[in-house]
Amino acid sequence: MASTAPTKMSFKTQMLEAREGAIIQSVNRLLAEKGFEAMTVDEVAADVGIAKASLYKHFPSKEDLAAAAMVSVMRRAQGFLKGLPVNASPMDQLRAVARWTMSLKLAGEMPSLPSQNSRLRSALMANKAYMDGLMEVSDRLGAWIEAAQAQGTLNPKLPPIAVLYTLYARACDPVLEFLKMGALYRDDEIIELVMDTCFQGLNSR
Amino acid sequence: MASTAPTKMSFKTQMLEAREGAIIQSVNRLLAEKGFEAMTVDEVAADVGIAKASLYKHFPSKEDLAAAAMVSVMRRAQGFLKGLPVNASPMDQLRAVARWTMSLKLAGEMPSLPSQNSRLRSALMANKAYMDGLMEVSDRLGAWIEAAQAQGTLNPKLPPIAVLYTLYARACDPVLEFLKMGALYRDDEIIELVMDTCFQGLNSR
DNA sequence: GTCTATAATCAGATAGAC
DNA sequence: GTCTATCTGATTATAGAC
Repeated sequence: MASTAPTKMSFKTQMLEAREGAIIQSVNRLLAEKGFEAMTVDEVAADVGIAKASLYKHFPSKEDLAAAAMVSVMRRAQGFLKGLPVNASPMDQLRAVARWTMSLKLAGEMPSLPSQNSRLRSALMANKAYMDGLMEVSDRLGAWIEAAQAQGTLNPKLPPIAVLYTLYARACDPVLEFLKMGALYRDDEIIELVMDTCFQGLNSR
Repeated sequence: MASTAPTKMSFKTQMLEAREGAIIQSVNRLLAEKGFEAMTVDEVAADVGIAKASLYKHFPSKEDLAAAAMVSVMRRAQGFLKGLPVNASPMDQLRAVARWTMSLKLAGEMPSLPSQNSRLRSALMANKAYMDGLMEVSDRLGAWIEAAQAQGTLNPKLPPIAVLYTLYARACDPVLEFLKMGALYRDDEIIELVMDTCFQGLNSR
């Protein structure tokens, strides 16, 4: 029994997590597409292909549903940060993060953050997994920001917190979707354009 | 009669427009605070101090209500552009526009634009006054952008449309409210910080 | 045009059978 | 856990008196 029980448990758990993974993926996409308020639980259920009541067996509320998606993205970010080459310069790390964030948004996998007053905002503030992830990511980025400023590659006159927020803002930059709608540039070209405006600014050098 | 009728008309019209102005001001504020989806018509009515049914006598739907607020802001922008000193350099004009946009947002008077798929978005696309205003503003800014690039003050490698969108994006930049929430900087300091990141970029010079 | 009262609809959440 | 059917409340919009 000690040899079979773990297998049974694992299988059940796998099925459960696969289902929840599919749910989170749908929520992620819809959240990126329409935002929290405009997304309806009915849509999510239809997109996943299960009944609405079944959704509520997995997640007790719409806020928890969205929070789970946000936590999922936060974990992806943490994974991405850990996978970065350790020998790269702090500035290259920051640039890589900005690129990654924007490609996620262009791919429609970046849920739009509730910068405005929102029910989701309070839910996220109370979500330990999300806040812990946010803290770890901020710490990591903060260290790179200070290191890059010490090296003189990043403008030392900018407060690190302003740089951090500027990088976070790439996750909800409307310029990306505006340029995408124009259909004049490929996704990678759009990213390079916005990378330029972000790091080099609009002014000539 | 030819001397009194205009006065009577004008008075009536003034009262009507004053009332509608108050409505639009409330909508503007609530739209900036919570966004279109989260704002309810009941809130607007309560904020203005009139009955909800009266609102619907002025504006036939929630979309029209919000569109009127957007048109109002667009007119303010047009007025601001026209009031700019004609002898200033194109680059100074663009910088002045960015500053104005951000101060409006910090003052809570910039309704959050529906960059995402939204009912409001389609309503605005179908709104002639809004689209006309948007076109005129874009033309004016576009001319300055090209002139500044010709002078070499604005990076000539950036497509003008990317610069235009980057300036528009200052109207919904979450960095402003993030920094404001931190309460470490005054509004004018926040604006200068974001002006720096926008025009000079994050890199050192 | 403004009001009170109400209609009509939609969306978040739940009951209860299987 | 999943389903169908339903409840409940919130929200957009309107009727009709004044």
